[in-house]
Amino acid sequence: MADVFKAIADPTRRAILDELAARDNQTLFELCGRLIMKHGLSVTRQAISQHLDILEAAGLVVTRREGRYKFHQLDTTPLLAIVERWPITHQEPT
Amino acid sequence: MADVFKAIADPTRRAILDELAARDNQTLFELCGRLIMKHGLSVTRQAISQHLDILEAAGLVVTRREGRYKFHQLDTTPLLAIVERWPITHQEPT
DNA sequence: TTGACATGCAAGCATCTGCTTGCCTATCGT
DNA sequence: ACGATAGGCAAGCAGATGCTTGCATGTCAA
Repeated sequence: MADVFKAIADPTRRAILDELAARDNQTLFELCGRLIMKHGLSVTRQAISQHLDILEAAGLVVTRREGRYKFHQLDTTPLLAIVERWPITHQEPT
Repeated sequence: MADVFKAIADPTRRAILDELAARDNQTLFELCGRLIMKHGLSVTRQAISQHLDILEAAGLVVTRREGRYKFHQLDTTPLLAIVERWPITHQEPT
C-alpha cells in the first residue's frame, strides 16, 4: 500500500476526495466534469486519471469495473493511520 | 497557516513528529542526535531545521525560545482538519 | 462491423522539493 | 573579551512531481 500522506498532499487529489465524499461511485468523466465545474479546476482527463491511480494505490479510492465504466468509491479508513500515529490531544492553555 | 498535508507528506518530517511525540520539548541539536541514532536518518542539522520550519508553519510544532535554546513542542490539533474533512467510516464488506 | 465512447499507457517538460555547503548572528561560560 | 555552543540565512543542485500531448486499448450500440 502506497503512501497515504503523499496521496493527500496534493490539492487536486483532495478536491477529488471531496467530490467523492459528496457523491460516491463516479466515473472518470463524471469526476472531470464536476471538478472543473464545481471546484474550478482546469486540468485534463489524464491528470485526474493519474491522481486517481495514486489515490487508489493509497487505498483511499476503491474502483469497480462495469463494462467500459469504472466507478470510483471513497474509502477513508487509511486516514485512521494518521490519527492513530499521533493521537490528537486537545491543547490546554499553559 | 501553511499546508498541514504537505507538512506530513515527508517521511523525515513524520520521523520528527514521532520523536517529539516520544519526547517533547527538544532542541534542534537534540532532535538531530536522536533522529540519526534512533531513526537511522542521515541528514544535516540544516535539513532538520528546514523541516522544523515547515512543521511550525503548519502549526504541528510550537517553539519556545529560552536564551540560546529553542525548544520544540508537538501540537497535533491541526490533524483534526483531516479527520473532520473526510469522516472516517469503517468500511462494511459489501 | 463500424463508429462513438470510456479509459489506459508513455514520453517529455516545467516546476517544486529536499538536501547540502558555506557563512553569519546570538547567547553563554570563563 | 573570547571561545564555544545553538541556531539562522541563502544559494545551488539533483531528483521527484504534476501536467500535457499523442496514441492505443477496450466496450457498447446500431
